Amino acid sequence: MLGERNRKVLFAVIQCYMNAPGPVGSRVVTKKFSFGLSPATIRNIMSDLEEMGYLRQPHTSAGRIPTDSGYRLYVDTLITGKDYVNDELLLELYKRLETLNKDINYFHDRASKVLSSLSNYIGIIMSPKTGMTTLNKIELLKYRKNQVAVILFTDEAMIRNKVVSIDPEISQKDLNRISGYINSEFAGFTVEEIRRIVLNEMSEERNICDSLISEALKICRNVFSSAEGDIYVSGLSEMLDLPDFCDIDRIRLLLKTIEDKHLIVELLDKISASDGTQVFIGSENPIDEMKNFSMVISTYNEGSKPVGAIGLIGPRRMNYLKAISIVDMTANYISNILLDR
Amino acid sequence: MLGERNRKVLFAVIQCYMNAPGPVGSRVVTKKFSFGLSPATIRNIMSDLEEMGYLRQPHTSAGRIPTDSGYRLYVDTLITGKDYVNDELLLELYKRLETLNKDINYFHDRASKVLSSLSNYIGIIMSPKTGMTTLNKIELLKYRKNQVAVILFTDEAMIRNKVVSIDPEISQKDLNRISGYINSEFAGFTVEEIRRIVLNEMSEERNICDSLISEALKICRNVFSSAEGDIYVSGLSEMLDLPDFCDIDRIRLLLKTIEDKHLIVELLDKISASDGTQVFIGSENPIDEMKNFSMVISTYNEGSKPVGAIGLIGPRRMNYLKAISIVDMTANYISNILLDR
DNA sequence: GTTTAGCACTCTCCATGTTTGAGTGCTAAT
DNA sequence: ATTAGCACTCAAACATGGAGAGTGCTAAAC
Repeated sequence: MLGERNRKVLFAVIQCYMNAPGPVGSRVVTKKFSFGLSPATIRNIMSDLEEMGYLRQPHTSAGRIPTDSGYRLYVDTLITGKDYVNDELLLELYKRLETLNKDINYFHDRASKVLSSLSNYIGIIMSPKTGMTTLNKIELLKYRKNQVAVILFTDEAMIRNKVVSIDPEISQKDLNRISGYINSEFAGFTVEEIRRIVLNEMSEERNICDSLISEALKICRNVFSSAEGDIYVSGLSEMLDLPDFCDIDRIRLLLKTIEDKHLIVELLDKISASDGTQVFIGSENPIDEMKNFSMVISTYNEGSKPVGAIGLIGPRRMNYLKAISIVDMTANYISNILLDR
Repeated sequence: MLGERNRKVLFAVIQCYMNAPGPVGSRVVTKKFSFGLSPATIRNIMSDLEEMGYLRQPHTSAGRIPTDSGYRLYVDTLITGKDYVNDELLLELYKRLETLNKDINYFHDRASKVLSSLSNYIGIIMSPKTGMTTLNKIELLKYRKNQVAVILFTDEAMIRNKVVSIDPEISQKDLNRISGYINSEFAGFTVEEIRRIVLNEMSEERNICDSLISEALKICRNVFSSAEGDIYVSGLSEMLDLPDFCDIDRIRLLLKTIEDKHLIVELLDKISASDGTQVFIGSENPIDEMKNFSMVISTYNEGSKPVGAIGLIGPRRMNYLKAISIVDMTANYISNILLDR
């Protein structure tokens, strides 16, 4: 069991390490925090903390660095404590979030910038995976010869469009009938559900008597093919200013992972199922390539259904309090925007 | 005046430097190329080339490195020579470009990936600046209370949508009349032109007698506000594998510039006016932050009008022949796709 | 006159010592 | 239980010294 004093020392080490990378020694701790204890005593305590697995020494005769379990303890305390970060940050955050409201069209872009610029970490935001969104209405507009523009209105306050090529030309009038059919059959279902239904219908091959319906199904199959959620990333360059990134290979690995996208999309997607803000510290990170980083992730909702995810990626020694506050509040804010519309 | 032999030596140095960074010495040149000359003679020639400003020495007793003017000479020769790169590359390029055709919706994303993965440099592609595109048709669809989805069909085979809030609710029927009005008035104009016209009309304040038209103008002003062209970047991580990027500050600077976007958008935008493939070598680069890199840029057209730009960003010692070939062909390919549709 | 061999010289790079300073662990005193 | 003192350790910074690659120059060869 961890005594109150030991815990305070652990958190002190974490504080120091947050401000500057590199092992933190006993003297520094006594100077920055007034425990009323001498360095020697602190040393003993730190030695104990190391035995318990909360701290580690990169090498003999160096200071200590918090381990992932040390951070875990810290973060758990933070979360149950509910101490939010200072008011200035919150004010600044609100000021920036307000601009989100102005033009919902670019809100992904904006939101990721807000996340990153305020935290100096990498901000990511995942638009709803198309499969998860609910179809509100569909419109088919003839575009050019053999091409139809499909406008997808979703419940999630988003519009997607896609151009579909069709083989025999169809008149706008017929297109209207088709969209009418799709709307009456499928409105209210999620895209993923529609996809499954359509595939079933088609395999049973019985509806082909009505050529319009068969055409409608063809279009559906094309439009409702599962598409990956898109992610928006920003703040890479700010992040490189942190002293942690003196190592070039780390940058490389990080960039590759982020550019690859699908690993992150997968993760965020999994997260979307659950609720609330989650923190992955170093080795806890489900993505192998990210085991040198920490992530703070949350979901944003439409009503009560989570439809997208936002998050921050930072160094393991990131300012968790700040990061959690930012992510948490931004997620809530976005949820509110979506609700009010 | 530069003799034939000297020129050959210069190009030889460029070749060597392309394959591996670091000064190239006289011995290496004689070994890799059979000039039938001894290192000593090559040294003399290189010394002459240095005097002429085509080569430079990082320090005494090191080999030579091509200067920007050296590269300029080389590239100019390439371009007038029209020797394209080998057939394998072209085949590979065509194979990848084919997939562009399949789904025009994601073609930006795809095209930038093709550019970067084939060259190992950074691929960029700029979608047409909205202002430059020509309005083909507009559709207004009622979305929610007080919200209208505006679907913009452009001549450039692209569809854009935007959600606009309007104050007094308008029925779909009226929306149809409005879109009919806009279509009849403005189809065929570029977005920028429309914007200017609308601003004029509004300032004259005389049309407000017809409230529908005034409403139409309001929507126009909102929709046709000039929006920046979007750029898609890919290949950052591959680029980092090049030995040139041992220096962390270069990476930082490059990333910042790219993430900033607007400098690049501006440049590409200026380029769009002119035609053909352009090469910026090192210090020739109009963007200060990029004076350590080279760019190969071209435009793609809809018919004869340039509507977007693509390009490659690489180290100064990039393989210009390959880069120019890739950019050139990709631009042509895209132009053809847009034409055939 | 052009080309080349030979040689002295220069400069980077790498590996190897050396020093310095921060920090610990232990022991003995408080 | 805490602390002062001291010996010990290790990384990072700095210095030293070839080794190697490459040049420039000169004098000889073609």
